[in-house]
Amino acid sequence: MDLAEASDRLLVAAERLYYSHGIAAVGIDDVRAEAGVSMRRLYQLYPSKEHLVAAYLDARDVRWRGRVATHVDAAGDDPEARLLAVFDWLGLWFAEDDFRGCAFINAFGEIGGESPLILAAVQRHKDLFRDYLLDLARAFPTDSPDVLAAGVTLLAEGAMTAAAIGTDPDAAAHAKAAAQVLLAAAHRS
Amino acid sequence: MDLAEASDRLLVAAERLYYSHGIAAVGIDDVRAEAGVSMRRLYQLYPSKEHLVAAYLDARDVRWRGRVATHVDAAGDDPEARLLAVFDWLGLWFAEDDFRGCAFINAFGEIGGESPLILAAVQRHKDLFRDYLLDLARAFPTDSPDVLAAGVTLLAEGAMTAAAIGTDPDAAAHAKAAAQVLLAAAHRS
DNA sequence: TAGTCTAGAGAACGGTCGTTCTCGGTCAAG
DNA sequence: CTTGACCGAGAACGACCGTTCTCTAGACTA
Repeated sequence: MDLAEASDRLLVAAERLYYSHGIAAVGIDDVRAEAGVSMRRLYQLYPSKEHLVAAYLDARDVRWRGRVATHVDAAGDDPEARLLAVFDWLGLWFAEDDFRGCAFINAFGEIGGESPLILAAVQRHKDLFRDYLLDLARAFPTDSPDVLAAGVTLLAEGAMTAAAIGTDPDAAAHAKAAAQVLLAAAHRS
Repeated sequence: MDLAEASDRLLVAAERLYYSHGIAAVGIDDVRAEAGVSMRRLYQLYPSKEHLVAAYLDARDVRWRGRVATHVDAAGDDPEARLLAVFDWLGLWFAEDDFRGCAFINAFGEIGGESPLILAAVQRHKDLFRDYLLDLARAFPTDSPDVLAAGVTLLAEGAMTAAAIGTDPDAAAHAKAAAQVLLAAAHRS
């Protein structure tokens, strides 16, 4: 097994274990065992657990945003339909068996600002997501895409936490309905 | 020192330490030392760390909702002003030096569903907060206070996580602006 | 005053975990 | 064939932490 394959297997195992059980609850050896990689290789690739976690978050960020974008693209070209498709996708995501909330919000809750490496990965992800929503908002006929994007972003974030904690089973639908109101109000008259 | 005072001091220390450093990062002995309480007393009052954490969350829930309600009441009787006052208070909270996000979202991220006791405390808090917003929405002249409350709740939750992670320095203002749009759209014509 | 109960201080225990070290084997170069 | 570099497997180490136990001193009671 070469370095690239070992790295892939580690990240796959890390994502499965860290996401479903939390970062602190999963030991380095659990990830190593599930990946079938030796300790030597692991520490060669990632010199500490912190590095492994940051790499897991970066990998998940790419996959997660890719899934959103795929669903949005399938919604066609209409800017309103594309923005609302984000919330439809959130609904599908929330309904998945292994849904356990936003991995990045969870990671922040666990590590907080104690690790600059992980905090940076979390912020990077959230920034990229917000930038993506801003792009979608810019395609919409409005005079203030920034304000629209800010509102839509907050609704999406709120839906993620509400769905994770389990206080609002229809969080995605509620967020979509509110987003529709924001879109209607922002529409250039 | 009697049991009541020991319990008070433990909860004060627990809130300060758990909120600012996270639950996993703070040992039982740290809380005990800061409270100036013996191990014996601590385990007499709270038979495990899990119980202590749940008690900390419950105590924080009461204080936190009390602070919101105080600020809302100071805004007067107008239903719209009262609902918007929630977001003004969020802005004040976010600006506090020791702000580190929503303690309950953080706790959920740390412990997830692994502890039914703590999960229940988190859900209780979120339910009570949403019920409070629903009460405020019911005072507003709208035909669908539930929908309005759901949207406002998601905006508030989203603002908390965005402010905590630090991706939106004006999260409270953005959430307030979006809430105003929802209020205007929900207003009975 | 003698006996008993209680509480505080903190040591001890058992387990976990991140990280490093050791050992034995394998393979390639000379 | 010999040597040496590398690697996987897993033991070992050191630190931490939740929980329990021990010891001692003081307070209350008969």
